[in-house]
Formats: sequence, structure tokens, C-alpha cells
Amino acid sequence: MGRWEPDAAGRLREAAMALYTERGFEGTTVAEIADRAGVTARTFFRHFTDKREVLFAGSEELEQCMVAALAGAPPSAGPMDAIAAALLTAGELFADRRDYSRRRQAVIAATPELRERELIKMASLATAFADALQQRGVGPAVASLAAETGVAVFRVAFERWVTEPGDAKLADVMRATLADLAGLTTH
Amino acid sequence: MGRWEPDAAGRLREAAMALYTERGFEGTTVAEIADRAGVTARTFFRHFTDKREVLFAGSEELEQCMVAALAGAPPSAGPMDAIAAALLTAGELFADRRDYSRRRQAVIAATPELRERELIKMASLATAFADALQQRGVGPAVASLAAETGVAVFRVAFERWVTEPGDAKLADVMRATLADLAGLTTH
DNA sequence: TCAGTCATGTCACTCAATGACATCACGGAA
DNA sequence: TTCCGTGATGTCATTGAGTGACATGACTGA
Repeated sequence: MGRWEPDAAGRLREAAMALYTERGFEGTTVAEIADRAGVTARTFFRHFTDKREVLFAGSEELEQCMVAALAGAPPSAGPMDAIAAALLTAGELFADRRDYSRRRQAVIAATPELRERELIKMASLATAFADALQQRGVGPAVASLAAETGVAVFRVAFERWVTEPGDAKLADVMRATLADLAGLTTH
Repeated sequence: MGRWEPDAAGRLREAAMALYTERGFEGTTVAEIADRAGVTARTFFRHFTDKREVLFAGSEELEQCMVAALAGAPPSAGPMDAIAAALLTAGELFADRRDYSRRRQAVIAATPELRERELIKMASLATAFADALQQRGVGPAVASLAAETGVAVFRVAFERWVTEPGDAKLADVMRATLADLAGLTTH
């Protein structure tokens, strides 16, 4: 057995989710999260840059996966088709995490500070999309626009998926939302 | 003459812009801003909820103007046409503020915390758009999507306008970006 | 003249966040 | 086996954001 229990970061994540759910984000202190995880507040800040970030672990990996899917789309695919490939990949990744996603989203929706953090993650995703599109030869202006639009679709679809009662697959909601978008701009 | 100099909020805004430009957002304390404005730090927080908000005064009025334009579009206009009306109205409002907009945007772009705040203002705008579209009889899903897309256009166009060297009118950049969007989804 | 209002100042406090330094189990090298 | 370096953690002190409670005093209206 090591000197300390392993996976302090994981324990901190769980503790944070639990406390944010119970008492709300503002109602819980970093010291309380650290206590429940069996570490010090100082250690919390060694694992996460701030009190918000603890809810956004893995967002980097998600972004990388989506960008990889975008880059891997056939060269003949247009910008929005490449974006669609990225969105559908994300749809697969969340397949079995619906319950967790719901709880997490409830916490985030309830707190402006957390919504801000989520939004900047989305902005980062948009930038990554735009870069990847430019790698494919798309002009900068169109690339940014396609990227922003793609992220808008992601956000709307995710929101639908988390909100709706049924058990639709996220990938299907993504597809439906993309279809809505096409309809929007053509007539 | 009153007991205090008038327009403390205005002085705080100017002081904040100046200091954020000189020393950066993180490099300036609220106490310094308050000092330069001739008030106390406590008074700063009576006028602005936090250190970021001081750069976003007027965003509420902007949102109201744009929503009014959207609501005022002819009933025959489709969702994206109504959105376009709102964007062009904003284009007019910023006509003579390009210089200020540039300086302000430079500060915001340099600081993640401020970018987060800007993003949530955009999200608020998107929500307002979606509500206004629903008032016009547009279904909720399509309304959200059109709203998010419209805000994406706003963001991209504003970025272009602030970045480009020439002296194009914001409204024209908005039009061009909307045209790009139409091109994106049709072929 | 007086009472009430309102913006501000003052004081005390909580909590997020960070830097500096100490601790001590573990693993490898001598 | 012994010893040393490493790395994750604890401890302590400090800065700065943000808030609540209360005091002040110029202005306003009766």
C-alpha cells in the first residue's frame, strides 16, 4: 500500500460532483471537497487549476477525439460533412454516460460560473475545429463559421439529448439537428 | 456640487479599461481601479457585481435593441431573416465605436476570464433570440438552433470587423458573413 | 428645521488561489 | 542492506475577490 490512497484526482472529482449536487457550487468550499476526498485544499489546487475545472476533466480528450474524426473524414467531404463526422463521433462516446451527463449538466446549468467555464470549453472546441478545417484547405473565414456553427449544433443537440425523456441515441439527435440546420438556411 | 463627484460608475469603467490595458486584467486589483476613480473598493462592488462585469456595461441594452429589431421584422420573414435584421441593427449601433471596440476586444482576448464572461453574454443573447423567435411562432428546437447560429455569425463577423485593417462597416461584414453561412449549408 | 433617503466609507470576515518549505514512502543505485 | 533522489502530499503564510453590517453626512421634501 502506498503512502496515500491512489487516484486523489478521481476522489476529488467524485467528491466535488456530490457536494455541488447536494449544496450547490457556491455553497461548497474547496476545503470541504478536499476533506471528503481525504486530502488538503492545497492538494485540490495541485490537481485542478480552480474550483470549476474539477467538473471538466476529460474535455481535452473529447476535443482530441472529435478533431481526429474531423481530420479523418474523406478528403472529398465538404466542411460541414467533416464537422458532422466529428459530431457523430462524440455521439458514440457519450452513448453509455447519459445518466452521469444529466446530473453533471444539472449542476452546470444551475451555476453561471460553471456555464461560463463550459462555454469556453465549447469555444476551444470551435477553435480546434476551425484549425482542423484549415488543415483540410478550407479558407479561414469559412472555417471559423463552419466551426462555430458546428459547435452550435453540438450544444443544441446535447441539450436536447439530456433534456428529452426518451432514450434516443446522442448520435441520432446530432443527425436530426444537422438536418434542421440544413432546412433553416435553405428556405 | 454634490457630496461626491457624479457618475462614479463611469469613472470606474474608464479607470478599469485604462488599467486593464496598461497592466493586464490579472495585474490590476479592484482597489487600484477604485483608487483611480476616487472611490473605495467597496463602492466598486456596489456598481459592478465583479471585476469582470465592469467591461460589459451596456451589453444588456445591446441585447434589448437586437431583440426589438428581431421582433420588429415583418411577419412574413423567416427565422434567419429575422435574425439578420437583429444583426444589422447591431451593425449600425457599433458604427462609430470601432476604435473603442478594438481596444476593449484586445483586453478581453488577452484574458480567459474575460473571454468566459463575454461568452456568457453571447449565450444570453442566444437565449433572448430563441425566445423572440418562439414569440413569432417558430418551434423551440428550430428557434434555438437559429439563435445559436445567428450568434455564431455575430461573433465571427464582429471578430472580422475588429481584426481587419480597412474601415468596412460592421453591417456590411454581417451581411457578408450571413452570405457565407448560406453558401456553407447549400453546397 | 427636521426626518428620511441614498450613495458612500469603514470594518471585519470568508474563501479562492498561490508560493515557499517540510515530510516521508517508494524505487533504484552503490 | 543502505542510502539517496524523486514525487505527491502536508503545513504555513499571504494576497486579493467578494460580502455583510453599520456609520456618515449631503441632499430633499414636509
